[in-house]
Amino acid sequence: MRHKGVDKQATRQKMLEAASCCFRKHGYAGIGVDGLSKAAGVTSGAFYSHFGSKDGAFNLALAAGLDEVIIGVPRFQNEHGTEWVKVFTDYYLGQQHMADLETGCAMAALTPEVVRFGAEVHQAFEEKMTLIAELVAQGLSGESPEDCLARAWSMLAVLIGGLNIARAMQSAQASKTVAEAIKVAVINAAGETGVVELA
Amino acid sequence: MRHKGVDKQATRQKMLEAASCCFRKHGYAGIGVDGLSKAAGVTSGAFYSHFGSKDGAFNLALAAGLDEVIIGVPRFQNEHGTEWVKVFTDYYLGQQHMADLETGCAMAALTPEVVRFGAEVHQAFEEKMTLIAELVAQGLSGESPEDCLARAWSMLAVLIGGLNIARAMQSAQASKTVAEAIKVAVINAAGETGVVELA
DNA sequence: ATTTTTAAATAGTGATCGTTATTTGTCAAT
DNA sequence: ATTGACAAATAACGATCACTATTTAAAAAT
Repeated sequence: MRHKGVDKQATRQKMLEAASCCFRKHGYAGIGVDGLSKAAGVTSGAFYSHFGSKDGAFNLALAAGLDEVIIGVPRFQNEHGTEWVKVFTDYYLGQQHMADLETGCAMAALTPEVVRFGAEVHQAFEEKMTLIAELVAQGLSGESPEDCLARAWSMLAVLIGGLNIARAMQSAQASKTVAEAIKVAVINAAGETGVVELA
Repeated sequence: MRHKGVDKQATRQKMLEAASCCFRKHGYAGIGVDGLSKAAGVTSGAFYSHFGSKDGAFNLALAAGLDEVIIGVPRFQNEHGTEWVKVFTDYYLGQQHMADLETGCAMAALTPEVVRFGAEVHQAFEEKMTLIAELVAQGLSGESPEDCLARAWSMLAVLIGGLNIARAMQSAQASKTVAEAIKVAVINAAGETGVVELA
């Protein structure tokens, strides 16, 4: 039934956002189509009408999640100049983002899920992640473009790994210990540009 | 039926190894009790007789997986002296370990799963991971014990994050690009000790 | 030889899994 | 006013989910 005033696009957007949140929070296998639909306030009929399959929904949720990073990184760089690495890292390892698995960074939540998928998902991940690394590298000033790109990859790795470790800890103190160590490591990995005096 | 010559301990060990492999490969929600039992060559009756619940099996598999690291790190340190960081990193980001999700490092495969569990699993993870970081720190020579520990956490983070990113890539070339960048980052994170000329 | 113990198999529970087919109801065009 | 299109709901499919209760059979104790 086509409800009054509710158009297709809005429903689709609502469903995609729900899928993004649920896949990050529960993992691909940890949530079912019924759960994803319910979270969006629709039924499985609408789900399959829009996404075709559970895999299809994951593909879109992954792409949307990585696009958030692709949009977000340049924003940090533009708004904070050479200090952007420190600002970004403080946000990334901050208490708020650490506690927010649902809407937090898709790289941290979904990369381990991508590992278990097939070639198509790996391909989509590779393309988006490569772009992200290049965007990060553009915000660094190393000896060479290759050097900047290598630093970018290590920054991303320590951010993603660090966030997951910190999130898996039990005590807030242990999480903080890890987070603070990671913050220093990110600054060091970034190299000269973006380096700011450690408090 | 108590089969001839097969004792309880051997069956239990077989089941635990199967659970370890399956949880790493498929994730907690990606494999069922029947699948875990089948992988061990037993039925679900034996599974519940030994583990009580799926959660119980995960707890044991997680502990066993992290114990492998607790045993492995000192071995690398003893066998390779000050070069241990480079040797360990080459192994960790090597093609063989990268392709071996099933029996590869439990930290990389299970940390993202732990995030979704409750306090008890978080607590067990925190204790084992803290010990691992301390063991790693003992193999480093920094300005202070606190500095060594911080370096250890960043080493673990970049290793875990880097391995997951590399594993999620599609092309072997992209995986290698990431892996090589991570290797350099680990050496740098380790600090003076363990540093070896980059080839 | 008989009994006790128990590891493991078997059989079953209702619930949920991903997916397809059909129906419903509302909008736009006639 | 009637029809056609179609977004979304509903209903149903066999398969698998985590788990429990019961049975089977072999080893250990008597």
